[in-house]
Parts: sequence; C-alpha cells; structure tokens
Amino acid sequence: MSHNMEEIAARLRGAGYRVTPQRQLILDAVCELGGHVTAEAVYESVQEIVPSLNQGTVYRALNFFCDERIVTATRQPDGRTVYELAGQNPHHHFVCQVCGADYEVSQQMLRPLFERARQEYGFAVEMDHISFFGRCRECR
Amino acid sequence: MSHNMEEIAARLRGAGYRVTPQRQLILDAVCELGGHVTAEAVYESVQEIVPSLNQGTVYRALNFFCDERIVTATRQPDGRTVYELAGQNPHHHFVCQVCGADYEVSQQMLRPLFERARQEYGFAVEMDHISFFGRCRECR
DNA sequence: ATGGATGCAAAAGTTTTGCAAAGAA
DNA sequence: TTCTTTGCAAAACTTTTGCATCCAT
Repeated sequence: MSHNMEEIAARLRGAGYRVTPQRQLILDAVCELGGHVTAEAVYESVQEIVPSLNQGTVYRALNFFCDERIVTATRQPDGRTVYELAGQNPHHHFVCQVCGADYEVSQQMLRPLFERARQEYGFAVEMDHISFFGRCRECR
Repeated sequence: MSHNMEEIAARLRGAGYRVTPQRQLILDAVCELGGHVTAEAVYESVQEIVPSLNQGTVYRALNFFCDERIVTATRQPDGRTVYELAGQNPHHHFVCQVCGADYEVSQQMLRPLFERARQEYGFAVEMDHISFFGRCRECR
C-alpha cells in the first residue's frame, strides 16, 4: 500500500495545516515499514535519516495523522499502539500472537456482527480498525 | 455476578499458591465494583479497608488472577486496562463511548465470525473478552 | 509576517520490579 | 520452617506537554 503525498499535502494545506519535512518523513516511514508499526519503530526509522528529529514530533505527527484519518491507531494487548496507513476502505486484522502474521479482513466480514448489534441492542459499533488476536494455521 | 472464594481458594492452594487477605480483598473489590474496573478503582476501594495495601500488590494480584483465568483484562482505547471477573462462559462487550453503557454479548454471537476466520484463513481467534466500542441507542 | 510545527526536556500516567520483611501453609 | 507474597520505593515504559525557536505559507 502506498500513499499519495501530493493529494494529502494539498488537503492538509487547504485545511490550514503545514506540510513539513518531518511529517513527510514520518508518513513515508509508516508506509514503507508496512503493516502495523509502533511509534518506536517509526522514530528509529526516521532518525536514521534525520537524527535530530524528536520523539515528541513523531507522536505529535502520528496523532495528527490519526485525527486527519490518514493513519489508524490500534491498541495492542501489550499496551503499545500500532499505526497503519488508512486505506480508502476500512478493514480489520487477524494477528497471530505467535509469529505476527497479519491477515487483512474486510469490513464486509464484520458486517453481519455489526448488523446484529444494531438490531438486537440498538448499538452502533464505531471501530473501523479492529485487531483480533489468535493463532494462524502454521502456529496452531 | 459473584465468585466462590472457597472454590477459588482451594484451587489456588492446590497449585501451591497462597490465599492472602490482600488477594481476597482485591478479588472482592473486582466483584463488588462490577463490570469493567480499572486497577486504580480497585486500589482506591481496597485502600479504604486496608490503607497500607500497596498499589504494586494490586497490580501483582490482578495479573496473577489473569494468569489463573479468574479475571480477564481488556485494554481500552484510552490505554488503560480494565478487569472483570471471568465468568464460567466467555463473553464480550459493546461499550458506549459516550455514556459508558455496557452490553454483555454472548460468545455465541461472535461464533459465526470466528468460524469464518477459521474456514477462510485457518485462523483461530483466541480472544475470550473483546470490547467493541461505539454508541448506544440513547447516545446516537 | 504570522501562527502552526519542531526540538528539547521535563513530566505525566500506568504498570513493573528489586529487595528485605512478613506471613500462609 | 519454607517459600510465596507484601510493602516500599524506585524505575521502566509509553506518551504527552510547556515553551522558546523555527519555518511553511
């Protein structure tokens, strides 16, 4: 998956935000590292290019991108937050707790569950990026 | 929901663990506070009875009970961990992000999803206590 | 030039841990 | 008595924040 920086940059500038080299680097890192990435991994990655780039900046940028729906954040059971480029359509994950294998799951697959939640409880699930942890075929 | 301390105590002793007043108090607190409880809330609760009881002890006891499958832990989006007495049968939650309303959801309701995960991906979901966040009927 | 973003460092918030003392079995 | 658990305090870990400076627009 990749991101179109031109388009994103235009949108951010239009909203009064600024497109800085730091933000671009950080978004590139999220993209290139792929899958679920920790803030720590992003920090280490961008620091190889610009050693002066600060951890606080990484967190602020990641939170900013989350607010702007450019990336999504997921809390893992271990307490850390992982980030991922937000695709055009929401999706979810099956993540193997043993080997880390990561299967992307379409929103459609959860629809029956969400539909039942709405019908039986009047409850609207508002999570657009759920990770289900378990074991993959190889690790069972 | 309640817990049978006699039974739990016997099992723990049988496994070589010790049943201390602190552990009993902490388990009572999880039970009486009901629903999803933070370690902080447990700490405050037990401290009213035994002011010298330490925070570290609370965390150690809660982790211990999790290991023993006597309570379950859930990471919230805000980063805190909430605990709950583990029922005899696993269940899940719909939690309203606005008012905190908490609907218990049977394992059965998630079974079709888990079944598809197994069939289509060979993936075995191993979460026995998932919280889905969203909005309840009243808060929509 | 203007005000949003960064760097730096300190702090906040939650959870863990080393160690000596206490206490359950 | 033995070995687990507690209390205490310090630390670990992730994330946030105040403020002066910098820089994208």
